[in-house]
Amino acid sequence: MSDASLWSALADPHRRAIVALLLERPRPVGEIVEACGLSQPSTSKHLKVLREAGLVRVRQDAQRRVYALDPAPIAELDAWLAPYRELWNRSLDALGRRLDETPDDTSHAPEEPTMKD
Amino acid sequence: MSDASLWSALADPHRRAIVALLLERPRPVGEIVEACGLSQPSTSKHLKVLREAGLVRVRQDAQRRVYALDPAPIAELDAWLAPYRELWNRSLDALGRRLDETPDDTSHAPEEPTMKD
DNA sequence: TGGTTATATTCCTGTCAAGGAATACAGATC
DNA sequence: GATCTGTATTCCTTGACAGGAATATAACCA
Repeated sequence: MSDASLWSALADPHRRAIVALLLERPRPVGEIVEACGLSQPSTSKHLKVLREAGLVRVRQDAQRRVYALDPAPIAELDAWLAPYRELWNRSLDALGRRLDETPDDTSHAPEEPTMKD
Repeated sequence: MSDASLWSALADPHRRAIVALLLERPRPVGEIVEACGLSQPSTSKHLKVLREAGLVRVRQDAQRRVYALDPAPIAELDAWLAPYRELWNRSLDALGRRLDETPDDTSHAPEEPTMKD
């Protein structure tokens, strides 16, 4: 469910920048506005998207709202990534010749040739 | 900046489905069309996006074009993820237990090729 | 209460991406 | 060359999203 919003939330470079800022430490909106060079409304809208994706959470501090990273969805991403990481490790193994078309890498791929049509 | 195109390429659920299909094995376009339930032109357009993001590569086989996953950009994603994974581990440590949510038993499988988000 | 600060929301507009239909293109076979 | 298959591309329409300006809301303070 949150998967779709998670990916699309992180698809925006500004939002990734915000997430990177929050990786260092939690920050109030004003600080994010200043650091990103976005307008305050725009920043608030991005923060809303990140909130709805579960990537950040808010703590109210007087009039300020301090945003902090919530790493749980990141773990989701990580889990999604896992099978691909394996493939990547295998292909690192089989490295040596990776020009754009090398049909002989099937000797290292465990399950390629079942391509009957 | 293949980074931007990488994220936006994966932001689309159909394209993630295609990528998941190609994780199993390389496939010609027709097979992807059938598996995803998209039209052929739409599928070709998605494949173009994935190609331009470096996520897939093509091998020509007679009239068919066989697409295969290229795991290198995935490694880029993984690198981006690394600092957050650290944060996640730290918070796991400090947390102990905050699992009132559904346990993510599907967390090790990539998305089903059937588009569900 | 009124004013000030900090943030969120609404309205509007331009841009961009997705999907469908039709078409173009490439390779194979005859 | 004619034609068939498989795939890519173009054109068009529609919907989603980003950003700016103005405004609303909430918390604090005098």
